[in-house]
Amino acid sequence: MQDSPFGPSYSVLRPVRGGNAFEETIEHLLQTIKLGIFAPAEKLPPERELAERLGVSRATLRDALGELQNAGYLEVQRGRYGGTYVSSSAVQRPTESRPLERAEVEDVLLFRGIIEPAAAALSAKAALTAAARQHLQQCLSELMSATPETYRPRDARFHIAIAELSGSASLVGAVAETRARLNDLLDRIPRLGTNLEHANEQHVEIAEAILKGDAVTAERVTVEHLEGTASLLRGFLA
Amino acid sequence: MQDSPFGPSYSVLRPVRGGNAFEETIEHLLQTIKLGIFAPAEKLPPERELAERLGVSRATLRDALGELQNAGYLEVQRGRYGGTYVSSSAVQRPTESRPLERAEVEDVLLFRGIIEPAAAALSAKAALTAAARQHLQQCLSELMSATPETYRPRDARFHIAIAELSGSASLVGAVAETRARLNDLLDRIPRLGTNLEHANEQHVEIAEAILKGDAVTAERVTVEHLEGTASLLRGFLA
DNA sequence: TTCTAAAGGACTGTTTTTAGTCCAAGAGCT
DNA sequence: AGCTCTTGGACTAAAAACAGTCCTTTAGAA
Repeated sequence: MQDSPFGPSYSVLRPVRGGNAFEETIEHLLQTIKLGIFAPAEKLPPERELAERLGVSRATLRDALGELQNAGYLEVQRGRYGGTYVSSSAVQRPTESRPLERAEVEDVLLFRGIIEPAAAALSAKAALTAAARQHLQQCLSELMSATPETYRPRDARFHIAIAELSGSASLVGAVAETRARLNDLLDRIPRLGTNLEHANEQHVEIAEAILKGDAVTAERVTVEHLEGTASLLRGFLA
Repeated sequence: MQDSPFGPSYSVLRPVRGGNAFEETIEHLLQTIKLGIFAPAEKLPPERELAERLGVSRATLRDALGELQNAGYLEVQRGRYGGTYVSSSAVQRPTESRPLERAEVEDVLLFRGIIEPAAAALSAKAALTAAARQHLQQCLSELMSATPETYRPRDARFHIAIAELSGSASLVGAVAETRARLNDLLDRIPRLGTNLEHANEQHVEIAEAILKGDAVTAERVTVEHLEGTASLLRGFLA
């Protein structure tokens, strides 16, 4: 049954799950690392807790952790006060090089172009607590001092932080997931000397607008900001 | 580890999967029925194909189908040209009555308020094929002739159709999923005599704007349209 | 030094899920 | 009437995933 472009079953009869639990767990953990949710040298929660959070058994989680460990992403220390740590060295991309697919690229960029500006506008409108403001500023300052190597995860973390300020769990989930897909795409193109200065000017502008409660500016600058990545990726489609 | 509102692991260390394959499959099928993807008396794809589509084994799928069958949602006919059919009778809600949770309600409404207007605007901007236009109009006319009983699934189908016109798979997925969550919420409140006339006027307006390519109007009317459901639900929070 | 508690490591038996194979029904064609 | 093909129905053996239990390591407290 080939998909007719419209009508019943189009795109709603998709797979119920993304693969087996083992693979999904690896994928998920790898994403949290690449998104900078767990920064290098940072400690992961204990296995028992992490397994519960991720909704898989400890055995399955351990299989996944083991795989990530001997792939160099994680380091493990036994004993009390031990734990699983993100490798401070690795996280270089393994030069995966499937070609970019136009449809996938456009889909990610389009969806991102909807949710991220909306998240920025919402955060600006939200009543922010002191803790929230501080969290945003911390992510921003970490991002400002990033090197080209550490830029991408910190950038992701900053944008996810914005979504968190909006207070919508769905939005955070959507932004994080979309960002992970975007990272996958970026991993497939050669690293260019991105214009970090310009991007960071925009980051500052966005953060300020949000903190001031200026939703219109926050949204507008975010849209402009996304253009950079968009045209970068589109450049590799031709 | 209680979730600190910000910082690492907030909302990204969520469960990798929603439950076991059996439950997920039931849930998924039930959604496609409630969303009107498969209308009453319509035939589902053969088990072998459906299983592949959903990414589960045929045994698991059959367990789920069996459950739905003796819950009265499906009817089965054996033999050639047989198949599994959506019950034309049932689909009345089992009066599930957990109380509404404010956070869940606000989250769904907010997220919906982002993606559905965006979908409408995008569709209006898209270059629509003749088949696409026809599909939209068909969904609209089915919706216009709906009775209060058949209104909700046709309404869902219409809104999903709009997302389909936008050409973005992610957006279709997001709209369908959000709509399913919304239906769950609506199932928990008593049915009121919704103002179908007013809603349908808006539906017509939206469809016309999309077909004319008037993105601004499509987006604006969609926003207004969503207000109806939003205030209906919010009314049951107090 | 010894003890303790928190962490990773390892094993076992059970349940779930799967792929694969064959059976049974039954509508339409010759 | 008989054939045929598509579909649901049923069974089996293997693999995946699970919950539960116990072992090992090790920093810090006593």
